[in-house]
Amino acid sequence: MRSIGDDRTTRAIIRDEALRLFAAGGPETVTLRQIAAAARVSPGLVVHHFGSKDGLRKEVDQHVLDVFEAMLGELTGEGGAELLDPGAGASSLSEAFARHLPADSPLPGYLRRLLLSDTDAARLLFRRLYELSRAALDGLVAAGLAAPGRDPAVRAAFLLANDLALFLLRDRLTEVLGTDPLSTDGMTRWAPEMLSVYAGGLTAAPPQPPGDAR
Amino acid sequence: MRSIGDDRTTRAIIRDEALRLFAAGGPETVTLRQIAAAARVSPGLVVHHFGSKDGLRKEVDQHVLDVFEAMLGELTGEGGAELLDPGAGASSLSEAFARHLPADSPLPGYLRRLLLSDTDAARLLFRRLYELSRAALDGLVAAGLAAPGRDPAVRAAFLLANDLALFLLRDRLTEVLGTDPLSTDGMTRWAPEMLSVYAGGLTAAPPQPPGDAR
DNA sequence: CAGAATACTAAACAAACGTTCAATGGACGT
DNA sequence: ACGTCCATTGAACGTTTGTTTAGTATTCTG
Repeated sequence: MRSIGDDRTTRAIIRDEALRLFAAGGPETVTLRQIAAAARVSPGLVVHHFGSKDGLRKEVDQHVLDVFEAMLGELTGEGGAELLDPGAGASSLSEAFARHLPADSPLPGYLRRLLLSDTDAARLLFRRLYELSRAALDGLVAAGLAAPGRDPAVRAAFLLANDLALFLLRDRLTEVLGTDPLSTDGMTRWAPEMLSVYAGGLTAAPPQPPGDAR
Repeated sequence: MRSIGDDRTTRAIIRDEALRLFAAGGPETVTLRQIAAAARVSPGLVVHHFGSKDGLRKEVDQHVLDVFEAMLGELTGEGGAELLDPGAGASSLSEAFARHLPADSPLPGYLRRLLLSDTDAARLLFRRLYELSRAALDGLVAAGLAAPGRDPAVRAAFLLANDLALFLLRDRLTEVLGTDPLSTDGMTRWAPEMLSVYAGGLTAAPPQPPGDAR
């Protein structure tokens, strides 16, 4: 897929194409020959660069985690514990993702598979997210924006799971809602509803627009 | 795996073993020979009974959906829209699941894979669940237990996604919490936290136990 | 510019895959 | 008892899989 102006090395092209195909169908369903064809190289070259298919998979895994970690660094660097903060700009992991990634990025799909796979990488990633969620909840509590609840560990897990659900069920939600909840449009529908429940529960009346004369 | 007292037909045994293996690793990673070995039959017999591996997969799919639908029928039959009702016995789909299925049932795992797969069965199942969620929300609104929110479609989707998150992330949550949230013990930790947020948002003080003198 | 290292391809490899097929054995109706 | 059906097996089939190998370009290095 190397077009004019594409200065990636062949190795990077193979990695990126593998990432794209893995995200779509999972590493098991994708063959080395498919990857080689997508990158317009011979199957042998893939092995030459990555040792084996599993070596390629591991490198793609690491690459995705690196990109993700870099994005996380940007977010927490921007302004402390604004993650999961209803008042701040990015009100959820999913929203931060949607903002920092192109709409057609294979990364969300890949992370979805990674997160649900029974691997150490998945366990590590989730634990990382969980600790982030706990820290965010602690921040909210300190700021008086939330109560720790009876079981803070469960509350943080609850918030994280809800956040990730958007991610995992993205395609299904897009079908029933008619809007991709991870797109800009979808976020403007999803976020207020989510924040409303988090702010006052299911029974709370929706906040009236300031100019409403009724 | 046919032991004494096992009156299942060989056909049913193969189906059940396939279900178990599919749930664990996905249909693509499981070979006909593995299924045959688990059921203690020859690979040829599997094809003889189900036509092909894909035929077996389809039959397992349908079987799982049938069992699931039967369980759903029991639930909605018990007492109207008690699903998602914070006051009723079963406060969520996940809890209902946990109550009606043995702890080591492969069905949750299989449904997880099915729900995330890009198939018509997945779309149909999710749409079914979504409409159930909408009906449940309508019931709550009619009973004065919830507000429809600004965008009822999104609110129902939000509640459903949160519910399913428990399902999809079960293993990961078990790791960080030390308790399987779909077990009886896990539910007693998870449900109160979830209901507390749904009742009054994140800021609400946890309901004090009646006899608390503080 | 020579030589060494690296990038890359085409062809072949053994293993494993889903599937087919002929043969066997027992169960059942007649 | 006989013939028919169905369950079941073991061995084979062709295909596809990941990988290896030998050989050819290309690029780097001194």
